[in-house]
This record gives sequence, structure tokens and C-alpha cells, in this order.
Amino acid sequence: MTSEKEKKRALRIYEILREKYGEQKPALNFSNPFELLIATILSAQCTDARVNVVTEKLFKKYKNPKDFLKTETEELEKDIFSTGFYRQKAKSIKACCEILAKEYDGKVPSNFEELTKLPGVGRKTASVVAGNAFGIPAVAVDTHVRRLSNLLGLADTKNPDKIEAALKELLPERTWIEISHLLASHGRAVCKARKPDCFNCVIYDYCPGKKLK
DNA sequence: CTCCCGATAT
DNA sequence: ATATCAGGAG
Repeated sequence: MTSEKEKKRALRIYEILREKYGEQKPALNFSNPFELLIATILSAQCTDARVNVVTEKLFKKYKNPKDFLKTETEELEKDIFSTGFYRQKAKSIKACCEILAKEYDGKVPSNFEELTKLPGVGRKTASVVAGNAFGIPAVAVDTHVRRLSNLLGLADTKNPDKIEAALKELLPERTWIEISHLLASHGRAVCKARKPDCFNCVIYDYCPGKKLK
């Protein structure tokens, strides 16, 4: 139940953000699909800035799934400690690498469904990898996208899967990968969770959830 | 719904 | 000192 008017409005929001923030690339540093996969797993409940600090050293030490498999879990836990949830993440990465090595010849699968089956990889992580490593249209719903989508009236639910569906319905496929980045960028820079800077918001006029006058 | 956990803003 | 931030699995 998506009217043309709503689609128009959503596209307008996209265009304004696109104008302000320009070409978007992931805030996570990576140089190949495997690195993006690992970085995105680490980014769960952790800022991208922190993940980048950790991966700078991490990717010098671990180049491929086998490198991770050669290492004791305890050592890996130390290497990723500051990203939080380090036991879970170390376990996920190990299990992930096991599968990549055995079933995918050490490569990262390039389709969404296969990605989702990997340990520690949910729809958000799978969308990030599919979109940014392989150019497959996908909408990654992280906490920023969730918050801004609701604030902007692009979605009315806390359920990430439904937000993803709503954004895909509202916006043309060519904008899918970018809209996640744009909403996240705007969420980090201006429409911050703790203290939204509505004064400096370029989409203020489109925002029913504005906090300041 | 609960557990997993450190970093940072206030 | 503590509230808030940031996803996935069971």
C-alpha cells in the first residue's frame, strides 16, 4: 500500500541527502569481500569507527579464512576484544571461515541467501556484503536506518525486516545500496541518537519526527 | 524476549 | 557514575 506520493517524497529525501553527502561508500574499511564480511560481523553492536581501529591490525594478520582457522579462539578473542561481544564474534568468525574454506573454496558467496546462512550473518550483514562487495541491490537496516526511517515516516515499525521491505517498496532499486549509507551518514553526523541537530538538518522540512524548533 | 560485551557521551 | 550506543542467535 504505497502511494506515488509517498514514493515521490522518499525519493526527494534520498536526493537531498545524496546532494549533501555525495557518493557513498561504507564507513568500514576493507579491500575485498572477505574483509568486508569480517568487518561487518565485527560491527554488530559496535561503531564502524571502532571496527576500523581493530581491523587495521587484524587484516594484516589474517588474510583469508585459513589464517583465522589456524589461530586459537582465545587469541582471536583478544584480537577483536574491543569490538565487544568478542566471544560470540570469535566463534562466528571461526565457524564462518570453516564454511568458507570447506564449501566455498575460501571465497565469500556472492548472493544474499547464501550469506545469510553463515554464522553471525543476519540480514543486515548480508545486505552490506551483497551490496558493497558485489553490487547486488540490498537495503541494510542498521540502527541508524531504523531510527531515521521511523523519524522520517518512511516506516512505522521497529522490525528491521519490515523496514527493509518498506524502503525497498518506496525507493527504486538503484538507490537501495546508497540509501542505507545516506541514512547512516546523516544519523551519525546530524540526526544523532543522543542529540539530533535538527537546526542543521537538510531534510528538516520532510521530517515529521523533528525534535527541535 | 534474553543473552552476548566494550566504548563513549553525558 | 551511568545511560546509551551498536546486530545476531537461541
